[in-house]
Amino acid sequence: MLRMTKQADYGIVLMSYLANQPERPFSAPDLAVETQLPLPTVSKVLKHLCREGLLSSHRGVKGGYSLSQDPRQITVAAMIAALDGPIAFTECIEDTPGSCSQEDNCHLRANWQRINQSVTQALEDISLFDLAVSSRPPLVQLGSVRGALAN
Amino acid sequence: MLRMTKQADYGIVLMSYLANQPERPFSAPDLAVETQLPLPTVSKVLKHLCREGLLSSHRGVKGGYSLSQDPRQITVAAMIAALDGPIAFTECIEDTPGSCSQEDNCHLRANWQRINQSVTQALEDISLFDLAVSSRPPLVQLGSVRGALAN
DNA sequence: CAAAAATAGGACTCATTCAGTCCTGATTCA
DNA sequence: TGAATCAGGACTGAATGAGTCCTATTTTTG
Repeated sequence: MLRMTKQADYGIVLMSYLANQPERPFSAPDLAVETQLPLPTVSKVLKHLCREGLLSSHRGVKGGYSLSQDPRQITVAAMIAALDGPIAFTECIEDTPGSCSQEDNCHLRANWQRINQSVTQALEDISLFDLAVSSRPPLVQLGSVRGALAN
Repeated sequence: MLRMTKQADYGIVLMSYLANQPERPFSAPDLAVETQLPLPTVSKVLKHLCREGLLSSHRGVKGGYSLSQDPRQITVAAMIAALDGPIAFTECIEDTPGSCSQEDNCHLRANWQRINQSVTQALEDISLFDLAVSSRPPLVQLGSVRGALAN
């Protein structure tokens, strides 16, 4: 175990796709087709990412979603946090004070924060750009692709 | 989110306690009292840790549990893996081939493995000894405690 | 040898959370 | 004005986690 949710998984797949096609926005139906993921769920995830500020949306007939920042500045940690909430290995890291019966005599808390920090750091060290570059599928029309990527 | 289960949480609390009292084994009821955790759950977790080889058990009237290895050699990663299963951020890391509909054209898999490896490494870099040392509560009888810790 | 105390293993229930779908409204463009 | 799209939330069913309990088996002690 120790797994992130499918929402975060899907979200990163979608963001990676967008990072590889920066020239135009994509609608939810388009992205569902491209990623072979169910449309309602794709739609839900995109809306969520938009609300969290990682995507920009545009309504209307020619609307769709696009990245709101440079892929180099979006970390894996940020994407997971946007969809799954703050990265908190244990309850006591996230919850409001008083929720843990052992609060007064818990000497492990500082350690949890350390562990949490380690993991967060690991996830912050990887950007969407890193993911997208190596997930970019091999393409036939290399010429046009190179042109697109030059942006 | 991105949280380990309470089982793992409890397990680490229990292991930390044992690491600080290496001179003798403790029974499940004793540990439940000391850690202020519910006995049935404590018992379940201890059995689990024992089956996974992190604890040694001894049955009978004077029985109980004790660490089976030096705390320096037990990593946080190992304890979490023992109780929550292998650290696998996404399904596709853990599952049997064929379970992911996108297996053929998923270009993210290698990236997930990288991310997973980062996090695993972060958790392997912290030992039970590290946790126990800083979670050891301040004690009044410093003399006797020093003696016990000298083991 | 018998009783008590402890672990071993698993079955079981309940609550929570996740995954996924659907509906209604607001916005934009042709 | 109508079609396409996003926005937001309600809702259901499935999966999983948390926790309890019961019945062996083992070991020590009197």
